[in-house]
Order: sequence, then C-alpha cells, then structure tokens
Amino acid sequence: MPTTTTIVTAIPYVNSTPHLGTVLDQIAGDITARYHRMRGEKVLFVVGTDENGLKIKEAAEALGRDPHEFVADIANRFKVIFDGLEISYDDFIRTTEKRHLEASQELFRILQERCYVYTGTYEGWYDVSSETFFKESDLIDGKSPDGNEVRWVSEENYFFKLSAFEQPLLEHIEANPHWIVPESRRNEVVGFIKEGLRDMAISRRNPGWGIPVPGNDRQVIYVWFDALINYIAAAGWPNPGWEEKWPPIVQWLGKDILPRFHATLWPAMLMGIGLPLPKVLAVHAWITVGSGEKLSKSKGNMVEPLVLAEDLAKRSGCADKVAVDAVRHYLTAIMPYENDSNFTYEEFDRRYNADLANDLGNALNRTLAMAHKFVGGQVPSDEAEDAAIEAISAARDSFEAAVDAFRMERASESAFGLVRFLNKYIDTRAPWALAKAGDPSLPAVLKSMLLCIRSAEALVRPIMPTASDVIAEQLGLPPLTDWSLIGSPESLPNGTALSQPKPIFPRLEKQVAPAPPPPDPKPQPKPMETPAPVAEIDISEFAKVQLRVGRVLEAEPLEGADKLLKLQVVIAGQQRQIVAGIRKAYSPEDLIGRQVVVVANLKPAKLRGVESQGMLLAAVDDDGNAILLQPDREAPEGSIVR
RNA sequence: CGCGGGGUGGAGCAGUCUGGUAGCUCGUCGGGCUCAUAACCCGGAGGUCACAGGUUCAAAUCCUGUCCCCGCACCCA
Repeated sequence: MPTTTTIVTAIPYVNSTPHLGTVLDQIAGDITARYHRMRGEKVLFVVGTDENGLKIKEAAEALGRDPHEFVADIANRFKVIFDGLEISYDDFIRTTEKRHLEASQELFRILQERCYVYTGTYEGWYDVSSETFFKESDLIDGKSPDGNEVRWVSEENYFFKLSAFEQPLLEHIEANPHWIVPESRRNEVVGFIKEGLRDMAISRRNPGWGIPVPGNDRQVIYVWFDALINYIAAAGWPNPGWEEKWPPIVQWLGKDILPRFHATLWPAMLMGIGLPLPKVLAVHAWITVGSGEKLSKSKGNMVEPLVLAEDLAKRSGCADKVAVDAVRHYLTAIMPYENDSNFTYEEFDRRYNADLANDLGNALNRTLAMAHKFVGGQVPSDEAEDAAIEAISAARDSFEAAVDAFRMERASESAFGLVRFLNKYIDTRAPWALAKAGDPSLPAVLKSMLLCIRSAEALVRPIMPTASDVIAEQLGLPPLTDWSLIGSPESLPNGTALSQPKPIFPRLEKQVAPAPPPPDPKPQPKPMETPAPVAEIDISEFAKVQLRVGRVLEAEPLEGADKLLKLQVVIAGQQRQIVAGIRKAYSPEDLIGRQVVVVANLKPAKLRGVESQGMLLAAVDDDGNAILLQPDREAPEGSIVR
C-alpha cells in the first residue's frame, strides 16, 4: 500500500507543439495534486516528456544538431510552459534519462524472462534499390516487379505477447467499474479488447537513438513501449522504495491514447511484471476551436495558454499570474469530459468577467468594503450564521466528491456555487439595511460573509493558486492551505485586521476587444517539426517515375471505404481505373472532367479489393486532406510531366 | 449491418444508470438594491428534451426503429 499519493500525466511527445489542449493533463493533474496536498497527503505529481523515437533523431539531424541537446531544448520549452502555468509537479521525467532507460530495460528483461516477450522474424525478398520488401508471390522471374535484383533478408524483432492479456484486462475492467472514467470510454475499451488484441512488435532496428534492447544493441525498444514506462520509472521502480509510490491514484490522459496504449498495452505490461495497475485512468476529450476543429498550426488557430494569459493581463489589467489563473479556471470549467469542448475567445472573456470579476472578485470586494464600513475592518467575534456554515460545508463536500470522481468541471462549479451563495446571502441579509436599523445581527452577518469568502479562497486554491493567495492577503491572513480547516472558526481568527479591497480581476470592458484575433493569424513556420530528411536521389531514379496528365472520366465513392474514390482516368487514349484517398476533400462531381497528374507506371495494387492502376498526385494538408495537383492551364491529354 | 459517443429554450452545458414539477451559466425583457469591479439580487419571456412508434397511472429518462452530427478503426498507390 503506497504511502504517497501519486498522480501521473501522459507525457507529451517532444516533436509536437504545445497548445491549449495539450496542457489539460497537467492542469487536471495539478488540481488533483494541490487538492491532495491540502488534505495533508504526501504527493508525488509527475509530468514529463517523451523523447525517444526515430523522428526525433531525424529532426535533430536535419537541423544539424546533436539529438541530446535538441531534445533538452524542447523539453525545456515544455517545462517553461508548465512552470508558467504554475503546474506544481514534483518530478519532471524525461525518457532520455538514465533512470528511465534502466527501468525500461529492466521491465523488458523481466517480460523476456517470463516469456511475454519473444523474438519473431520479419522475412522477405528485399529490393535494395527501392528499399522495399516483397512477398514471394510478388516476384516476377526471381526479380522485383520493377525488374530489380532482390535478396533474401530477415530482420529479427521482439514481440510482446499482448494477446495473452485479453482476459485479464477484461476481468480487471469488469471488477473495477471505475477504473476507466468516463464510462463511455470504458465501453469503448471493452469493445476494443473484445475485437482481439494482437501481439505487438516492440522493437525496431537501432538507429543510434533510443533505448537499446537489453542484450541486443542492434535493436531499440519501440518508442511507445518505452514511453509508458516513465510512470513507474518516476515512482523509482525497480529501485527499493517504489512500493511507497505505486500505483498512482490517477493517471490523466487524452482520449486518443486510451484504447491502444493506456488501457491495453500499458496495463498488460504491468500485469506482465506483476505490478499493480493505476487506480484510475481519467480520460479527457479535446479542446476544439471554431466549428469543432482541432487546434492546428496550418489552420492558424493555435491557442497557446501562456499567450492567452499574457493577452488577458494586457487587456484587463490583472496581474500576469492572476491571468494564468484565469486560464486555469477557464480550462477547468470547460474540461472536456464526454465530448469535446469548444474554445472561443468570447467564451474565455465571458467567463473571466462573469465568474472571476463579477462573482468572485466582486464578492470579495463588497465583503471587505462592508467590513470596513460596518464593523471596523476587523473580523467580528460573533458566530457565523447557520445558512453560511451549511453552504460552506455543502460546497466543500461536493468539491471533494467531484475531485474524487475526477470531474474537475464539477469541482469548479462547487467552488463557484459558494461564491454565488455569498452574493445572494449578501443581498438577502442586506447588511447596509441592518446597519441603518441598528440590528444586532450585523456582525454575525459580516462574519458569515467573511467566512464564506475565506472558504471560497481555499476551495478555488487548487484551481487558482495565485488568486487564492491574493484573496488571503486582502483578508489579512496567511493562505488557507489546510483543507480540514475550511469553514472552521480557526480559519478566520477573530479580530484579524482586514486589508483594503482592491480588484483582483479588473473587469474586461465590453467591446474593448470582443475577441482578440489569434496572436498570429498567419500559419506559423514550424520550427520544430522539421520534416524528416529524405535521402537524395539522382535524376535517373526520378526518371523512373512516369508522370502524365490524365482526365477524370468517371468518379464514384468506393463501397465500404470512407476515404476512397474510384476513378476512371483517361491518359493518352488509354483508360485506367484509379483508386484515390481523396473522398474527404473532393466529391465525385467535382472531379469529373478535371485534369489530374497521374503516376502512370505504378505497379497496380488492390485497395479494398478494387484494383488501382496508378496514383494521383496531391498535396496533403495537416489534417491529411488531399489537395489535387492540376496543370496550370489545359494540357494536351497524356502529356508527360517532369 | 466494424466499434463507440452525441442530438435538451438564442448560445454553451447538466439531468438519462436509480422513470414522477425540465436545472445551471450566458444572452434577452422587467423589477429591486445601493455594500461593490455599471458589478449584485429577484422575476418574466423563450423548450412538443432530433423524429416515429411502444411499455407505463406516469417517459428527456426504459424498449424498438429512423434521420443527422462526431470520434476511433479500416482505408488514404
């Protein structure tokens, strides 16, 4: 039984660009961590970066940089963002660290020992000039279909016996209904597993980067396999003491990496080495932009959390760190649970004004102002009224229940529910009227108000650490960091001298900037995602590719494939059937009569059972949509392209 | 019939498992208050809870079917 409350988060791949959606794990994890610390628990909250993988090495080399320095730089970029967002991680693990390498190799070794890892062989006829494997049946007269010499090659890989864990995984899910939340994700995983888990190749040829397979330097551990191991490496496994920190109470992750990795491969690996599984996989959906679009560089709709905060600080005049809290609050409040949540600048501003300026900030402000006006700027010694005490404990209880269920948006709602209660309470009890009437309950009412705001300070603390501190400061008190004191008289000592109120969240005035356009609406250059360098070819190789202009005669969707269109294309009087994966971007009507560029001497292939005798040239955008190449003006049918 | 999720007042969401006055935030209209950051509080208008059947005394909620959206998988020569 661990003595430490461990919280882990999915580690981002360094070859990606951090944006609003990619920090959800860290925000959610951070709230969880801060909450548990306030409960007096010893917390280990881990974030990190995933740095192995061939692409990283290629990207580094393309920039002429040493891969180690390269990843260190990028890891640092993530660190800067996490720090900027006040993510209170206790450990930042990088998969290029020694402790991670050792844990990975040890895990691999144990799985091997227990026969969960075995070697398999990829074999085939290898055409060196095209670097392609061919099956025996593909060969023509002992040569490749293109007429090149081939030779028999076999490459050994390591396989993980994932198939052996189908039943254990299903049983675990069955026995632990809340292992995966939300429930819809759990169902998805069950369906995924029931379709059958196949053994998985977990090594690759060593490119000089990555974690070598123990005892075989020619292979490295497949990046996905090793990345998952960071979680136990951070807990110190396999070194003594890891039992104190494992398993985590929660593992935060996004919905895309759940079925294939975190809910199958990863727990299977743990089962394989006999370690307990994380208590809960808390899965969030995505933040989208506009009409449900994913955040993407090419669309110019990137929203970077720190930039958003800076911009808010500039427009509203709040402190920089308070603006960071506003971003944290926003993301928490809209934390996508079952469905994706949409980000808009309008909504962001609206929430800032409504929740933070009007409700929370103003509640503090009016409470302090009245305390100064009616009870001499000190905490009265009267007892708080029952209504307030009940509201506080109800808010606290529902906050706890929400965090325990990993429903961060509900936790936020609970905290702000108390703030709304306070505003109502003030209007209902109308201290100004009591003062005028000389009503003796006035100090008790003020005391109730102060206790509410003090409690709200503590409730929002996991979400907005900086703003909470400022609230405490204005109350003339040290931060309330002990959860058990929320609502207690102890949390608000009688006679405390209150400071002067000062708006923490200056209101955004309407129409100042209804929605700041994205800081840089132009597609940004991609500094990090350098395309993998491609081996140079000489012109004779290029000459092998015969490109010709053709015209689309007919086009129809291909049954049973949502990306494919079946086309009839005429090239110099000759009709070809071509299957193209452009259905997302083009409808059949768009294509008929259109000129296209075709790879004319491509070996025919079967797609979805339909023969394709060639290939259309098209550019591909970030979402994988095709943009067809077309002659600048009408070209003679069958023209050669070069 | 690959798997799964969703369709609730103008916007964004909750409620559905455990049937029984349709709730919250925002917007809008009206009122109140004057402690406060033109903030706060109250009230009104606005919903056949995608559609069609069924079960039931009673259905947003359970069952069946249909339509539409979205993920994942397949596919992308």
